[in-house]
Amino acid sequence: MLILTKIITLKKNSVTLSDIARELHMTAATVSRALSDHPEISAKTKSIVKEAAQRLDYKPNRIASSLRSGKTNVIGVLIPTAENAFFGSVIHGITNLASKHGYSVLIHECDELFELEVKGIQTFIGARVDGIIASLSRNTVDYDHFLDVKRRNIPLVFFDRVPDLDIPSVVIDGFNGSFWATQHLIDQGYKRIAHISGPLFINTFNDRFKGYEAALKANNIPFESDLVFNGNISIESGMEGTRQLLALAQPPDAIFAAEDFTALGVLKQLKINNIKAPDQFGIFGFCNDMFSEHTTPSLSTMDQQTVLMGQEAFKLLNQIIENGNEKTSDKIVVKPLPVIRESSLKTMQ
Amino acid sequence: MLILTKIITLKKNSVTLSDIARELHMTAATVSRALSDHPEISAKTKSIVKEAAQRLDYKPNRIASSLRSGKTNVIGVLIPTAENAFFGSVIHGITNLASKHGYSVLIHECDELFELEVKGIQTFIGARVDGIIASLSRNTVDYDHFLDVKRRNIPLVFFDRVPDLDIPSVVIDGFNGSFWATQHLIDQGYKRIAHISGPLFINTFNDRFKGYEAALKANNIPFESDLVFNGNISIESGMEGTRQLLALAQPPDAIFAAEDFTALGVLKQLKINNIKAPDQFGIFGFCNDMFSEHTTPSLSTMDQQTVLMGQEAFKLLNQIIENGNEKTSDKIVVKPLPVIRESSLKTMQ
DNA sequence: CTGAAAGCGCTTACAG
DNA sequence: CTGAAAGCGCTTACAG
Repeated sequence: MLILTKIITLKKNSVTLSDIARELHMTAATVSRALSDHPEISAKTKSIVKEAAQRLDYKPNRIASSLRSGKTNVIGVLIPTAENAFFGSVIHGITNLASKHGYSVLIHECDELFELEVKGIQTFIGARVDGIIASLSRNTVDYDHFLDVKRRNIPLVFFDRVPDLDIPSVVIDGFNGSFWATQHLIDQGYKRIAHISGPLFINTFNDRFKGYEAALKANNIPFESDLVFNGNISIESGMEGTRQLLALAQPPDAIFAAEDFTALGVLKQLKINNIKAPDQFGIFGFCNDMFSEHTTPSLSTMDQQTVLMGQEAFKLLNQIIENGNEKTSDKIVVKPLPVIRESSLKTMQ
Repeated sequence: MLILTKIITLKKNSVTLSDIARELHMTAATVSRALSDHPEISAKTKSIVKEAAQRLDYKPNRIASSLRSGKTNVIGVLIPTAENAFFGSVIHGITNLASKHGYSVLIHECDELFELEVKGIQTFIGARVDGIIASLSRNTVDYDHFLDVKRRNIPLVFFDRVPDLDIPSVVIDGFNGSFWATQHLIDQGYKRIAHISGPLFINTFNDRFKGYEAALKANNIPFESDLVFNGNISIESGMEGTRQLLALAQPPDAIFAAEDFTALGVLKQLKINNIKAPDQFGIFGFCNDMFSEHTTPSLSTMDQQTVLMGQEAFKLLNQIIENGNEKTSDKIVVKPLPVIRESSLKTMQ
């Protein structure tokens, strides 16, 4: 009998409420209430219990309390990839705030693959997370898994790459940011401004294309479809686009690129062709990626305020968790900030 | 009574084993066994149960099974910051593999703050994670929280920034990598090679300093403490170090920098001083950061194989989780890969 | 102010 | 092959 007790004692590697209760000759209920500062427990009992909890190195089992309370204090964050400064930075914004509000963050990376995105959502549902923050994978066009989340009344917020659904989200103002960038190139005196886009079925890149188009229109510059190259978010497509645009009968003298890797590709191709930026050719990017500050010439770009974006996404989610009745129309638009560096400053040369 | 039932039905937003059991007039035990393909359940029952589970959109409550089984299938990953390509990339390596092995990843970022590091560990303990992968914050010198983890028999693996404890870990071979880089600069014909270090109390940067020192010795070049500047992992310290080194009576003609931001600072300062790299001055970094490929001249550096590092860390943890009896001596050393670019190729000019 | 009891949703040893 | 029962570690409505 003694041996049996010992084995049991050895087997469980953590102290429970009942262990404390037994030690103090009270019930687990009282211990529980004392530790959570229940108003009806006497100050004396509280101090005795807290002392014992500390002495026995008690750490509450959140799994058990989650099961009982129905709240896990965990949120799920679904991202296309962690190998990317953008998402890392958003994660930073989310986790910091989440942690302050008592939430832990379960992360799921889907490698830009639809199947892993679905798997991530299922994992989150299984883990009974209190809410989900997600950004779509590159190829996602089927939203059933997200509708499943809604059906289960799990609060859900999208950021950056958002689906065409009535679900709260945080996005960057790509339209106005791109309008601003294009206008800036015009103001600098560049005459023919081209655009290398990202995949246009993704909302973010479509917005940027539209902003470019609108800026031309606002300046009475005719839009020429020849001046738009459809890229795929890569250095290579920036280079390829530049080659094709330079081969036009009337080549451009500036390019607004949908994001910074593309802009970097433009820069590299111009060097190969011995065209000097910014005096002969203007470049403007979008994202303010890690490297953009350190190229030669340094890249003018729009900062996406990624940390702010993460924070806003969490705030929105938290609000929905707390108030329950979300307004599906909630759409937070983060303003991108222009970062003017060398690549677009013709007048400075 | 009917109304009450309805309210209850509405209130719980997910289907349980008992719901399925009631529907099929069997017990939850049978349903549980059928769904987990227990050998003693008849094929017929299994198919009936599985059909019903699918029809009712049943998703097992992992919280409940965790409480019962004592296994959460969650691992905790503690990182100094997510706003950094290095850790993002390691996370990528960890989560991918973890997901394949049925684990979810709880992430905790401590912003390089000791208190948040402790808080993260406590959160992980509370969440009863099956294991922890961690990298130390910049200022951590007190390891009580990790000893607490060991005391509770929670499998623990460190990566990159590891404490001076007998705990399994995955580290980069900074010594040999730095030896290699220094030797390369010597081979390129640079005569006086300086070093701008990171904080030397952190194991990783200390190793790199030692590798530099050893390479000099192996080539019968006397070590001069004047040629070592103590930096703090930043562009600014790269610039400041370069200024001070150039001001020496006998300035160096090459710098091996402890990491790429520092190397970038070197590059920037050389440009200011109108010293041409690589023909007049060699630069070698460490990390292969995002931007290193895109500077002018591009930076020679050591690739840390970050994804591999994350994968190895998970593999090691998983092995400890499965086999229980870890050998505390387990220390996996990842070989860094030289990435020779322009900044160190004197002979090419 | 504290206790006894029920229950969150699973899993599994014990019966039959 | 399936059921009845106990229990994982909490929390809380109900008593007293």
